[in-house]
Amino acid sequence: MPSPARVTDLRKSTHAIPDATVARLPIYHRVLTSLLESGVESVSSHELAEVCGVNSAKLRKDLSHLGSYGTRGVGYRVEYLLFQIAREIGYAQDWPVVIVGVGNLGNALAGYAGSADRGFRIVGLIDSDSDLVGQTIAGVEVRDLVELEAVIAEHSASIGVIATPASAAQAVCDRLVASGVTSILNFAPSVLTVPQGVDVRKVDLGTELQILAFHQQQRAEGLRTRKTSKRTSPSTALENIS
Amino acid sequence: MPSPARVTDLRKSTHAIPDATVARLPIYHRVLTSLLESGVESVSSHELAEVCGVNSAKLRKDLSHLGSYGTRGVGYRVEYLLFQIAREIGYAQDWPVVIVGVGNLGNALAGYAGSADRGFRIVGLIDSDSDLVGQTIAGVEVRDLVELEAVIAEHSASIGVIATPASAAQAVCDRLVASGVTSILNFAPSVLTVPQGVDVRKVDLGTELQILAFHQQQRAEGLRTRKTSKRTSPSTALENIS
DNA sequence: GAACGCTTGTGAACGATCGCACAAAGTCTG
DNA sequence: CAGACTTTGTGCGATCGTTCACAAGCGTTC
Repeated sequence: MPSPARVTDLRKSTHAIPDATVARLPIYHRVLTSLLESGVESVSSHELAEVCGVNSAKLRKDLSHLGSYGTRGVGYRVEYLLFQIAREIGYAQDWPVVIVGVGNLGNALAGYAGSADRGFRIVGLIDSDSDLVGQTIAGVEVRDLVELEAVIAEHSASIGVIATPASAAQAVCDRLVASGVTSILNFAPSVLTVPQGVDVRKVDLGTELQILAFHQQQRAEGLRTRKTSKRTSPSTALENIS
Repeated sequence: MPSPARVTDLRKSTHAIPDATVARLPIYHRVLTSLLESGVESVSSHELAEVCGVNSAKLRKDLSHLGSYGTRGVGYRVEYLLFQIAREIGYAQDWPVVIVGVGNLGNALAGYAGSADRGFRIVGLIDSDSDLVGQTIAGVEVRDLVELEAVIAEHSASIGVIATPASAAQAVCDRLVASGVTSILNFAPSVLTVPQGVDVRKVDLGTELQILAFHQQQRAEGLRTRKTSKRTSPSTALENIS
C-alpha cells in the first residue's frame, strides 16, 4: 500500500494522526458535506459510520484524534465537525497541482480536480504530444514537456500527478522532484525512486483488478473443493465475509 | 484502505495468503516480467526487493506464502517464480470485465485493460449517453445502460468496474450485483453498499490527492513551528521518512 | 434535582503486519 | 570433501490498526 508512514517525527510529537485515520478523513468530509446540504444538523457516530461504511468505534477513535468535537448523549454537530476536518486536511487551501500526461487518464483527472472546488487547482497540464500542446482542457492550456520546470516554478506547485506511460514515469518524477515538488501521485504502473522527504502515492488500475481477480479465483476454488470434498452446508460457503 | 479482509474462511484453511501480500504480488509479477524480458535469469531477494521498492525480508516472507520457490545461496529463478506468481493471482485466466461509464476514466480503463494482455478481457462497455452508444472503443462497442444485464449474462462476467458519476454509482452497483457480479472496482466517489459475498475495492482520486495535501500541510506546519519555536538542526526536519 | 437513557471518548485486548536476526541449506573453491 | 560464503525461509518481538466494552458526561423527564 502506498503509505509513506511518518512524514516527520516532528509531526508525531504535535499531532500524531495515524495514517489509517488520515486516509478516512476525506470520506468523512465528503459524507458530512452531503449531510450538511441535506439540512442535517447533527449525527451520531453510528449514523455517520453507517453511511461511511465503517465501524462506529473506528469512526469515534478517528475523530478523537482531531479533538473532542462531539457531545455525549447527542452526537456531532455536522457543520462544526465538517469545519474541523476541513481544517485538518487542508481543505480550501487551493493546493496548486501539476498534471503530467494528458491522455484519457490525465483528462479525467483534470476534469475531476479542476471542476469541483475540492481544495485543488490545476495550474499545469503537461504533455509531450505536440498535437495536444496548445489545447485547452478544463480551462487550462496544455503546455509542452520542456516547460515543466517553468510551470512548476511559476505557480510554486508542490503536488504533481504522473499520468504518463510507465516508460516516462521515472524521468518525469525526477524532474518534478528537482523542481521542488514534494508530493507525487503516480498512476503509471512503475515503481518510482525518490529521495527522502518526497511523498509518493501509487494508484495502479491493473493491480486493483488483479487483486479482485485473486479473490474471485479464491472464491471459485473454495466452491470447487467445497463441492467435491468436504460437503458442508452449501449456503455457508460465502457467508464469512465480515 | 479498501481491504475486504477474508473472503472465505475456507480459503484461509487451505492457502491463507495475507491481504497485504496479495496486494504486492501484482507488483512482483510486473517487475519479474520486465526482468525476464531483459534476459535476467536469476534474482536475489535483495535485488528484487530493491526494484520493487520493498524490504527484502518482507519480499521473502511474501514469497514464502506461495511455497519454497527459491534456492538458498542463489536466489530465485525468474521464469519459475513468475510462473508461480501468475498461477497464484490467476493471470492469463482472461477474466471477463464489464466497465460501466465510458467517460474519460472509463476510456482510460478500457485502453489499459484492453490492450495489454494483462489477464483481463473487456467484454462490455456500458454508458447511458446515447451519443456514445454504438461507438467502438478499444475494440469493443459501447452498449446502452439498459443492456447491462444482457451483456453480463452473455459473457458470464463476474468483475465489474464503475466509472460513472457518484450519483449513478449505487444504482449501477445494485444492478451489477443482481446480475451476478461479485467483484467490483469503484471509481466513483461514493460509498457502495453491497450484500455479503461481494467484494468491493474503491479507488478515489480526490481522496488520494487530499492525503497528499494533508502530508504537505503537515510538512509546512512542521517547518514553521520548527522555525519559530524549537530550533533544532534545520536539516533534520525532513529526514526521518523511513 | 435526582434518576434515567443515550452517546461520546478511550483503555485494553486482539489481530495483522513489519522488520530483525539467525539457523538451515545451498554453491563454490581449493 | 571440507570449509567459506551466500542467500533463503522463518521465529520472534515491535508496531500499527481494529474492535470491544465501559466509564464519563450530557440532555431530558418526572
